[in-house]
Formats: sequence, structure tokens, C-alpha cells
Amino acid sequence: MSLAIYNTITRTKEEFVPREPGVVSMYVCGPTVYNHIHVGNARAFIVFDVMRRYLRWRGLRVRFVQNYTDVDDRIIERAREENLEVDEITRKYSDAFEDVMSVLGVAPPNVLVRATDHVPEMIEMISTLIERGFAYESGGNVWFAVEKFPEYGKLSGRSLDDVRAGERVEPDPSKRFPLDFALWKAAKAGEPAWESPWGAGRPGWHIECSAMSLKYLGMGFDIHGGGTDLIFPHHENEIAQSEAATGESPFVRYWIHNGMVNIDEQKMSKSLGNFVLAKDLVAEVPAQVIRLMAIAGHYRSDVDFGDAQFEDAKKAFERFEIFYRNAKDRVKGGGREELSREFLARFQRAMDDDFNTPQALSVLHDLVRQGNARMAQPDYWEDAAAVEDLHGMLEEFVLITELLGVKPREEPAASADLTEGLVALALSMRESARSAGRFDEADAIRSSLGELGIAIEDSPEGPRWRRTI
RNA sequence: GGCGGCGUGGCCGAGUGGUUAGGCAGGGGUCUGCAAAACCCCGUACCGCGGUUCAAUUCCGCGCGCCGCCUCCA
Repeated sequence: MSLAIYNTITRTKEEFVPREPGVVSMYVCGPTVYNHIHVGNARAFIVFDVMRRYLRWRGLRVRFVQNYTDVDDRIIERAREENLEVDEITRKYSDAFEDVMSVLGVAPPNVLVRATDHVPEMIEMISTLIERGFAYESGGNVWFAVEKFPEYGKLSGRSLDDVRAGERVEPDPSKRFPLDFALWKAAKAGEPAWESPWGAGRPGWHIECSAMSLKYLGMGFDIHGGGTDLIFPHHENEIAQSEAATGESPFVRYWIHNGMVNIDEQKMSKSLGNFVLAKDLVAEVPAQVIRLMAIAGHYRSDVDFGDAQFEDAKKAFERFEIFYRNAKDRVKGGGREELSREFLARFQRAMDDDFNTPQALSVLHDLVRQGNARMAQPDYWEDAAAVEDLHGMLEEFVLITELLGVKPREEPAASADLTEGLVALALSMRESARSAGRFDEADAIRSSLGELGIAIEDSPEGPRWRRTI
């Protein structure tokens, strides 16, 4: 069985064959740290986190590199607005980024690098490009000469003429050709700057990802990821720089691009102002709900972030939690010789097909339904096969939800914390009332708990409780 | 204008040349003091028009509509 990945550059699904057997080298474009990230940004990181978890489970070692863009016009602007130094801004927002990622269950990369720590590498790469005739200096700026790289456009599928037809911006007068892009920008007064052979300045945006990915992963690494909005010009430019500088091809074996998060069918973006900050959403619902929304559609498709989708994700997670807690109660003491792996096999089939998470989730839902059906048997406890089935399903459930990062919370664990104790007390009072037939009193307790966000479910094993979402 | 993608039942959302997606909502049952949860049953959907084919939602063409990129952007 092999894993197929859709490669943007060939526009087809290809069998995934890593450069080095058993090892995956992966680079994902990280945030520009000038602001808090929004849900659309978060989706990208969630999606690549799921891929990374899955690849590891498939037995591959994954070396995962991600960057912070910490030098950029917007950062400088933001520093002025907040009246802080540039490095204070980037520190503030990279810390915030790490906090949100941690809450969302997105594991930190193996290598997390800052552009400003790699200026010498970028200068070196730019020098090479000039030597090789792919770049030129002009008025303190250095431009990449797009016309010198014949394959320019091969990722985004457009020709130079195509791009020129859609020009919307006045070209900088120091460019020889309108589509040439900046490798190095001459410093303006008061801006952060580094010394270079072309005078004081700072690197252009695209060069950082080339310099850093090549440094840590080397030419021809396996996976380069990012949003579809990075295909052009960012990734196109990365290819041009990297292949021109090294004289080798390909720069990257598999290009993976995730779809956007939309609001009312429009792309969530800072400029449109229709965004929801990830940190705000994380304060409102469990991370698993956000992850479910992110993967409810295929990663290459846009997902709409609307009330309906939000409710669906909440309901789905609630269903998973209820199943998980109920099932744990029903397999206590039960032993299980071996895992049937029926659902895991189906899960793998879905994920092997270009990380088809919607299909994978349907497997999970099917597992839950069948597990619930076992538990609903009146003779459940007398039916050893049912108990054993459930046990196996529960193990598969845990594994799958861990791989997707949507495993239920463990909250009402058998610990002696205050909430636990108080709820137990309330429940025992309610039970006494019930057995004495004082249902008004019992219901009053239940509804009071409900107002506090505690839902009660009676079962043959006694009452259970959970927090509502 | 150029390039790319999409249009599936009330909603979300997979997928396939002839065979069940899955979830939510809705209807009917079962269980329960009630409720909740859960289980069972119920919807023959695939933008329009042509074409290819024994057969198309699935392939091809045209049309309509929507979205993204072409400027910073996950």
C-alpha cells in the first residue's frame, strides 16, 4: 500500500517516495510575526500537523522545519503603531503563535528558525545569483531577473506574458523587467538594516525560505507546504532562486498547498477584516473542535467557517466524547488479545489517498455508531463478544483520534478534584430524590447543573456527567 | 483580461463509468419516571445543454454561476 500525495507542480496525485527511504524532509512556510494569527492561518498549521502525525504513524521519520518571517514592511509598520521596537514586536507575536499552536495541539517543528538569524546565508545566496547572472544590483536593491530563468512559472502554470497581462502595480523604476522581484531591499532611514555588498539593507521575503530550507533540508527535499495563496508569487520565486543558485532541479519534490478558510464564501483575510483570531476561538471552544473544522473538508478545498460548520464540528466532537466516556465505562476489566484493525485499515486507506480527512472522519463516525450499537444491546454484559468488540473499537478510536488530534478530553477522570466531588454530591442527592419518587427535586438538580454547563445522562450503570461545549 | 479550481439531497461534505459515503437538521419507532444519550427505519442528490458509451453525477465540449491567484497573505 502506498501513500499518494497531490503535487501542485504536476497537478496530479503521485505516489509518495521520499528522497531518502524512511525519512521525510518537510518545510512549511510559517507566519509573519506582526500580528496574531487568525483561523485561516491556523488551519494551515493544523493540516500540516495532521500530515506529519500520519507520516510518523506510517513509520516514517519526519524532519520538519518552519520559519518565522521576522523582517518585513508590516512588522516595521506595526512596531510604529504599537510604539515598540521591531524585535519586541516579533518576540511578542512569535510567543503568541507558539501559545496558540500549543493549545491547538500542533507540535513544534524540529527546527524553528528566524529569518533575521540567517541574513548571512541569504547574502551568500544572493551573491551567487548575481555571479551566475540571475540577479542584478540597482540603486542598492538587488533584483532577481525573471527572464533569465526559463522555467519561471512552472509551479503556478503561467507564462511571463500571462502574469504581465494582470499587472496591477506600478513596477519599481530600478527594475529592468516588471516582474523581477526583490532579493535585497535598500534600507530606508530608521528601518532595520544589515550590511551587505550592496550597502545597508534587508532581505526580500522570498529569499528567506529558500536560504533556510536549503540550509536545513538541502536541495531536493521532500515536501514544501503552504496555503494556495502562496503558490504565486512566493513559491514560484523560491523555485527560481533555489534552482538558479544551485543549478540543480528540483528544489522540492512535492508541493502541497492547503485551501483557504472562507467566511460567507469569501477568503478570511486581514485586509478584508473578516477574520476570527485563533486565540479568541481557542478561548471559546476546545481545540479539537477547531481541528475538526479544519479537517472536515479536504485540505486542498476551501472550508467555510460559518455557524453551521461550527455547530457541526461541536456536535461531532460531543459525539466523540460521549462515545469515548461511555465506552471506557463499558470495557472496564475487559481484556483484548488483538486489535481487529478493521477501522484502522479503512482509516489508512482514506489517509493514504492524499490525506482524505473527510473520508477518515466518516470511518470514525462509523466506528462510533457501531460501538454505540454494541453498547445499546440489552444483553451487552452477557455477550462476551460484544464487550471484546467494543474494547477493540475503543482502542482503534483512541489511535485514530490521536492521529487527527481530536481525542476527547479526559476531564471527569477519577480524580478527587473539587468539581468532581461536588458533582458527585449533587448526583447522589438527585439519585435519592429519584428513588423516593421526588422527580421535581431531581429535575431541579439536573437543570441547575445544566445551567452550570454540566449535562447529566442516566444509564444502567448509573448517572454520568460531562461538560457541554 | 490571464491562470487555476469548484458547482452533489434542507445544510455541511466524500466519492464513483453500472454497486452504502459520513455528519447535521427533519419524520417514524425502541429504551427511559421524565430528560439526555443511544440504537433501528425513512430522503434514489449530483448546475444547464449537447456528445462519447450498452450505461454518465462520474469522460469530452459549450453555456451559466461561484471562488482563488495575478499586490501583502496560510
